[in-house]
Amino acid sequence: MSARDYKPTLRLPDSPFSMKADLAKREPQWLERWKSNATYRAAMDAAILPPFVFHDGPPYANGDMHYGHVLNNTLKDFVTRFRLSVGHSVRFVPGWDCHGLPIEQNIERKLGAKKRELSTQQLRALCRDEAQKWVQIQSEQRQRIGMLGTWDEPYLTMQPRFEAQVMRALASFVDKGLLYRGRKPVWWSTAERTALAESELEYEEGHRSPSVYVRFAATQSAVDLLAKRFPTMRHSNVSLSAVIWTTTPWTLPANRALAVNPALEYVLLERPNDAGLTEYLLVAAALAESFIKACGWGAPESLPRTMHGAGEPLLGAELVGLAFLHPFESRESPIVSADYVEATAGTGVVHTAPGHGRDDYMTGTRNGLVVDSPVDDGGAFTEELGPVAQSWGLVGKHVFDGNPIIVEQLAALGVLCNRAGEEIVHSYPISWRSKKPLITRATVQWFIALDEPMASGAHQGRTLRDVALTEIDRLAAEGHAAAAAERDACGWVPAWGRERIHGMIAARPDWCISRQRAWGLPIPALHCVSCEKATITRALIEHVAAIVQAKGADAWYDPEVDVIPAGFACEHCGKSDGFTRDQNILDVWFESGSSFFAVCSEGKDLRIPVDLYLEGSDQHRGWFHSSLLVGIATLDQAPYNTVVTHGFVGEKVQRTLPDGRVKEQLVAISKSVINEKKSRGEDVSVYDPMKVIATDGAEILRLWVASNDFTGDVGLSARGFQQVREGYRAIRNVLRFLLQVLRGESPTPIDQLGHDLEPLDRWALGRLSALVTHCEQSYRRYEFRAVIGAVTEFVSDMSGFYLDVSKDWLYNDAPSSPRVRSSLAVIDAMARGLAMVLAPILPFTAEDLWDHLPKRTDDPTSVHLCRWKSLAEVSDFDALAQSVADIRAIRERVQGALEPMLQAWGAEKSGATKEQREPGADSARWPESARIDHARDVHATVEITLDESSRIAALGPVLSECLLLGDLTLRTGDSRLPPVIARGSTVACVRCRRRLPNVAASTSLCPRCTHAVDAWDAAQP
RNA sequence: GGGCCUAUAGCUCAACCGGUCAGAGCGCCCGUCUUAUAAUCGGGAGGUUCCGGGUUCGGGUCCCGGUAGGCCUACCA
Repeated sequence: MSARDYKPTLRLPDSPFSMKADLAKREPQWLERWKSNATYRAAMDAAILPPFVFHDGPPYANGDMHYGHVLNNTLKDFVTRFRLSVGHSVRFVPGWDCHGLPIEQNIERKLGAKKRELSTQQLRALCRDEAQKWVQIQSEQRQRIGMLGTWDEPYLTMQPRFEAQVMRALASFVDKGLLYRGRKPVWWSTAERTALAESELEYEEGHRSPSVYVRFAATQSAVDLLAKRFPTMRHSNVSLSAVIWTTTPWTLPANRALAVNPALEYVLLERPNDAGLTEYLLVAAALAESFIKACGWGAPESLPRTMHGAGEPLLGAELVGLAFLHPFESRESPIVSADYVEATAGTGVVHTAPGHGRDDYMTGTRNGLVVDSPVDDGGAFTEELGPVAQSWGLVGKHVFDGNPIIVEQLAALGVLCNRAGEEIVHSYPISWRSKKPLITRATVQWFIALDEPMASGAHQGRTLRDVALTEIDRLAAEGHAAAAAERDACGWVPAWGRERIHGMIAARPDWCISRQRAWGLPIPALHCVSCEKATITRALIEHVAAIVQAKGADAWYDPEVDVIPAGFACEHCGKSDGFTRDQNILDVWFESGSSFFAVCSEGKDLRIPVDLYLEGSDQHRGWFHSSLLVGIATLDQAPYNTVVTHGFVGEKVQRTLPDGRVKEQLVAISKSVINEKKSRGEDVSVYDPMKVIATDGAEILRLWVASNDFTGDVGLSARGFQQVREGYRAIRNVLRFLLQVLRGESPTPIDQLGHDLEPLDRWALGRLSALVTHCEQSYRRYEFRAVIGAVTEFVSDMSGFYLDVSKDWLYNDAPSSPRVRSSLAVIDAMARGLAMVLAPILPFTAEDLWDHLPKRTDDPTSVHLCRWKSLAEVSDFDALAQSVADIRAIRERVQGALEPMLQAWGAEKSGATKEQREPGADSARWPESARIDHARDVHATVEITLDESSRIAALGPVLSECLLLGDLTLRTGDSRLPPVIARGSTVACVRCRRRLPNVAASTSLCPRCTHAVDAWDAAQP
């Protein structure tokens, strides 16, 4: 008689949800579906809470999406989706920064010489097209990673409406009396012919500059004073000079003073000069030796004698006011005092050209020095040079070409101490775009004053800097209060953001907001032809803003458009005709800093101040910083409530230190690095995010972001991605199993099942409930890593314990069995809970899960329309958790005893043929009773304590299932005694394969299976 | 040079106010089921918590000093 095949009577896992995610192919289909169903719009419309205003920091519209964007955009989308799901309306308006140097230079490079033939308007049109092109490309790339946003209505800094609003933001600075025009040294790029902002500088290591030591001869009065302090000094036939060191000889024509540190000691060096006479050189005592070496005077015949002041050392303070002579022009350079002079390099006497250095400028202002800067936009010397310098033919020469000429002339004049042509290697500022060295040059620029009392507004009388610092601290305080009260994170996230931006605001100079370029927003000021002064007023700005709003900023460059409002007059001379338009454009940071004002000040679901900014930590100096200043001008407060920052993406590279330790270094993913790898034949696919999307899917990138701690640096590696893929599979596999067990059937919802839930299911439900709560808190604190961590842990726990254990009845019981219905209700809740919790991070997978989930009538069509719902707590969860913990402890004891037997029999078995493995086969060395293939074959006898016994009572009925055993005998006694493991002596049920005492001889079925088969048979037609 | 930050198993991360043998997932090694199989389940190996001091009954956790790394910045004349 052949045994019946009971397999069809089992409730085995079954679902079309495939393990193969095929994300790269299927993600675009979901995107298309969400688009055509207007899912995002529907989610916003369903909002029940006030809007959550999340303002996008505009990426620069130039180049493809890189990993920095991936990190930033993905984090942003986690927030948008979570906030939507809890019921806020989140209108995320994606933006782009469109103006500025990089785009203008791209165009110029393409144009080459043709550039000169174009008008400003034509050039701007080309730039506009270029920016638009990249906006389009980046928009598609940002959407492809699953980012929600109003992509059909983005904001662009080159939109007329935006431009007009930026101008109005500028008017707020005018109102407060903070905008001024001044002549100040700024970093200047002679290649781009423009001033650069601090954020546009880079530093080049290993830059070579000339190094010159130059004599400034003393006037008679200086000689007289020094003679008093140095009694041994000779008076006749001597020369006396102060010596400076500089690496920018080209600034010497603009020298106006010599700076010394008042607290530093100075000495005279006595040596025979080249003409055989005695010369005295004034330098700082601490630097005398290095100076002598630098000049090559170390040889005995020329070694100078150091003279100290008689009695008391000669301090810099005593030198202040002494006059020395400019080395070639006929004028004096007085000695002035400056604290920043150090005894670390040079001579301790510092060449001061107020037109060519920020410190020099401040020193100059304090001492009433002339600020001259005889250099034009392109870096060529002008006729403002003194007569001697002009006679050297410097006019029209670039300053860096002027360097060798000046050095040569200094040598000819005999004022050079070291040899002409000597250089030093140091780091030097270069332009971020052209990589050409920069100069400091005094130019007329527009500035925003940080230390002027404000003329109007809520903070009238206080300075911009002061109010900004107060606002920074206010946000920090709110953040701390929220953390203490366990509310949603706000303020600076992470909290050290406060230190960063505070330090930067405290130390920054006035904000230079003008640039001398074409591709940007013009500064709407008018210059009076008769008095040559500039006027900018709110009325003028409002007038121009209205024109710009209607016609775009190009109108400023159109002579046909009248930009002068009625009744306009020069503020300085009162004339009402004869004006020219200012040719400066605004710093792009001013534009982006005004974006909250331009984008969020009006419109449905928008409001200022906004709730959230989320960008890389470089924006503490960039966007957060400029937005704060504009916020104070326009709103009298910070424009945001919360600022979240993330770190940077780089490849982790191992490096061996000299002491043998191995350290990791983060290397930016640059094109040159990738090409180098390519040439070595390495796999570089991981370095291009769009390529990763094309092969693995955006979901993998998103999970990668969520798996890393974004507050620091995020390392990128092929191995790291492999790990993320594995992590994804682990989650997906459990999701699949949940669906398989449900088999498309819709179980009774848990809230309707109530107390009919079995204890083990109540435990699992309690775990789920805790997971949902924990994830919600983590999302509210921007701790996405904790969400994934908790989900991974949960999923692994369910897979390894709860689901594994439940299989016994899920597979074998009759479908109507109460414990099957109980488990399915919880498994259904679990699938739904995981879909909800994962949706913000893995929107595609969550939707995939949702698509396959047995639906109820009130279920929305998309998981992204589901409202976040926390689950009721399980009242007896703590007791259940204790039971489960006890059971798992017992299980470990059993496993500990069982494992060696399984391993031994396994090893034996693998060495045997199939026939030898059959029960009763003679050749097998092991007795049948010792052959244990599986825990299910085992009858275990375990001793437990009385306490354990009472604590596990609730789960008593399913104890042997929880231990995954065939049969179990528990005895109260000494829990330290090892469990007794034996092959179950009884017959195994052919259907559920467990060795149980009462298996029917006729059918070889246990009672449970008999019942299940009967029920199955009865249900057959 | 300055400011801010970071440093825990091969990898990615945990560890509440300082307090039980520093945990998890992945990877690795051994074994297993064939009723989750592009799976599952069991077991195992892996850590001087960067280094050195200090405070403390007790330090991964606090303080000081180094080292390495990151971002930002600078008056290297």
